[in-house]
Parts: sequence; C-alpha cells; structure tokens
Amino acid sequence: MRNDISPSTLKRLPIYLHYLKSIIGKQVNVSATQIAGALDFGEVQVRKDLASISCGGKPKVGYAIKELMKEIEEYLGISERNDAVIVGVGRLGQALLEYNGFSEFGLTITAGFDVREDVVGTQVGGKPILDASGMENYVRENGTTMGIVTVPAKNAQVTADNLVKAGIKAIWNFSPTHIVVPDSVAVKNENLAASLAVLSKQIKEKNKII
Amino acid sequence: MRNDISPSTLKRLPIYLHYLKSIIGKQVNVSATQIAGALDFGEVQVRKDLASISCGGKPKVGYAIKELMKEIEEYLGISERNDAVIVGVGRLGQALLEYNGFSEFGLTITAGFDVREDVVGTQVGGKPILDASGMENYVRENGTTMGIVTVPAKNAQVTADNLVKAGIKAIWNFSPTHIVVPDSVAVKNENLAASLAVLSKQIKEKNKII
DNA sequence: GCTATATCGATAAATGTTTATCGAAAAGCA
DNA sequence: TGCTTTTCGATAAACATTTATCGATATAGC
Repeated sequence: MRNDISPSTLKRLPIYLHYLKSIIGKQVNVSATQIAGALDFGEVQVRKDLASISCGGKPKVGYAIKELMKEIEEYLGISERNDAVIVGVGRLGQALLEYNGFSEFGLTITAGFDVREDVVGTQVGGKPILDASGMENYVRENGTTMGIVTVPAKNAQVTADNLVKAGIKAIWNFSPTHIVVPDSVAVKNENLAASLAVLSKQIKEKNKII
Repeated sequence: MRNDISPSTLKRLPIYLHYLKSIIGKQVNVSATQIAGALDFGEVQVRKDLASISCGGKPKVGYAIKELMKEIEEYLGISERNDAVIVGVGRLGQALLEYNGFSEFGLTITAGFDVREDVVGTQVGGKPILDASGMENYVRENGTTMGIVTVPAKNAQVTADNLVKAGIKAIWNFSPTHIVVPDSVAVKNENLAASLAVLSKQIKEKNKII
C-alpha cells in the first residue's frame, strides 16, 4: 500500500477489478499471466501494477482473487463514498443518472439539475430532477463533492464556475469543451473527440499496413 | 507533417482545434502562450505539439489560426470520412446518435441497431434504428468502418465479435467492460470507471493537503 | 526428497513524455 | 538604425512508463 502509484497504473486498476469480478467464483487464485492474457496487457505490467497495491502473490499460484479485489477496492477509496449531482439532464445526463455502475466505485448520484421546465420535477433513475437555480444551495447544504457537467458546450464553463462557487471539490466534464477551474478543484474533462482522434489515427495506420 | 506524433500529442490536437474554432473571427494569429493560458497547458508543450504538425509560427506573432486549423484537421484525417453504426440504442446510444459533434471530426453515424422491438423502426437524431439481426449485412453492404458499442456489459464482447465478423475496422466501446479484438481491428475502450478512479484519487489528495 | 515448472518480484534497460533553457527572428518604437 | 520585447524552435535535462531479464520461491510430480 505505498502511496506513489502512477496515473497510468491507477487507470488500469478498475479494469483489473472488473475482470476479477468476472472470474471470482470460478477460481480462487489468478496469475498475472492469466490477467494479462485476458485483457491484452503485458504480463510484467500487470505484475508491476499489482505489486504497487497488493501484499503479494505466490510463485506458481498467483494472487488470491478475494484479497486482491479487497486491496484494489480499498486503494480506489471505494469505502470513502462521494456524492455527486448531474447538471444538464439531456440524453447523456439521463444515461448517467440511470447507470448505476458508479456506486461500485463509491459514487452516488443524488440529483439532477436542469433549466428545462419539462424535465424539472420528474425523476430519472429514481433521482429527482430539480431546477438549476437551486443547484448552488443544494450542493452547499448537502456537502456534495462532485459535479457532473452534461450541459451544452456553451454553458459548460459557467456551470463549472457555479459549482465551484457552491464549494464543489471535483468536476467531471462531459460537455464537448475544455473547462478550467481553480487549483483547489479537481477536474476531469471527458474528451470524446480526443478518443475519436486516436481511433481515427489507428484506422489510418491499419489501412496503410494492409 | 511528420508521421511520428506521440499519442499524448494526438490526444491534445482536438482540444487545440476546438479552442481555435472558438477564437477564429476574433483574431488572425494566436501565440502558444495564449493557447497555453486558455487551456491550462504548459507553454512549451503547446509549442512542441504544434511544431509536430504545423509548418511553423512566426516569432512575436504566433501562428496563423486558419492555417493551423487546416493543418490539424488534415492531420486528424477529417477529410477522410468514416461511417459508423451504433449498436445498443439505450440512453447512451441515443445521446450519441443525437450528438452531431462527431461530424466535425469526420465521423458520420448512419444507423442504430437494437433488439428491443419498441425502438426498432423509430428514428433518433434523424437516423434509423434497425433490428440487430440485420447488423452484419448492413455493415458489409455499406462498408461501415466503425462500430460504436453501447450495449449492456454482458453483451459487449459478443457484439464486438459480430462486428468483427462483419468486417468492421474499428470498435469504440462504451459499455463498462473491456473487450478484446483481433490485431487487425482498432479498438478504444471508453472507460468511465477509470476516469472516475483518477478523479476520486484527486479528491482524496486535495483533502489531504488542505 | 529431488527436480522441473510456473510464477513472482526486483533490477536494469529502453522508450516516451514533460519541462527547462537559450539563441534567434520578427515587430514595435525611440 | 539600434534597442527592447515577444515568441518561436531546438536542444538538453528531468521525469515517467513500459518492456526485458533474471534469480528466487512455492507447488506438483516423480
């Protein structure tokens, strides 16, 4: 349990966790070789990643799945739960409200906010959709940690600014624009265009080779 | 226009492009300093990124916005258009069908596929939703390059396999599971859990410091 | 008990990415 | 014209990540 895990490793931990969940019940132990094979990663990389959070595996046997899962979950802070609100209840916002896979990682979405009268007052995924004007108060009163931004691009920065004013600690931005926040706030710009760029480039390359 | 651009740079190019679009009309030239300031990147990094695709900026003036945009667009292969289908027309699939920001990056979504009778036959974002059983034929006949996977996790790998069988060149996987495909196919697993992990970790860190 | 094998963990090498530094070039101005 | 400022682009240094190699160890079979 060192504290110096690289961002790259960190990004892979949830992937390992997901895989472990899919095989628990079928086996007791798992080797780095097996994980690497299933996920198409390097064997050494897996071992190195796991070494940084795990108390260790046994030669010839591998890692105890249950323990390993517990260690990853603990490291990812799944015990420390965070509350989030979603600002912008369009299709994407709705999709995120309905998806309950985040609770697996300690995140609970408590409410959605929007300005459109036809959605305010409804429920999506069992969570209330409230008027955007009440967002700041809600965040302040409930001590909400995270704001998920799914508004149109042109409103994203303003929305983020409001969340920051309300004392949010982290912003997860899904709107197709880059937002900037003070240093005290964590931000992750979910950038579909960037992924697409990488993928397009790969297509180009593969075409060239063949 | 070298051909050896790093993945990290590649991921930033769409961000630059987006920013350039937002300031074109307001100015003719832009400096790396300005871009870096607006996007909260390092000044040198911006210059290095741009150097790898651009024919160059002028000291004291910066880069000609129009040219720079053209160069980025060309590099990203926005001229070479790709067709895509979406498999799985739930909320997320619908959100992606309605979002028309991808065309900006050369991607056209032509149809959606699902098994649920209540959506088959409808239109979302002006695109037809067809029965999943016809997916392979559709892809083969239209020479569709990319499959966007937004089915539930447990169906993701099967869906991917079918797409591969149909001759797809790239898979963009939004379902919360890791899928594996042959080497000949490009794949990008869009991993929300990974992003969330990184963000949660950041929150933890910030809490510690304060 | 001994040997063969799978697997771990550590160390080292290779590779990739970011950051710092500096000279040079273009523009503005006295 | 010559000086100052801004900014570029190149080079080098620092840092991070991935990949390769190898000895050590636990298990299984003989």
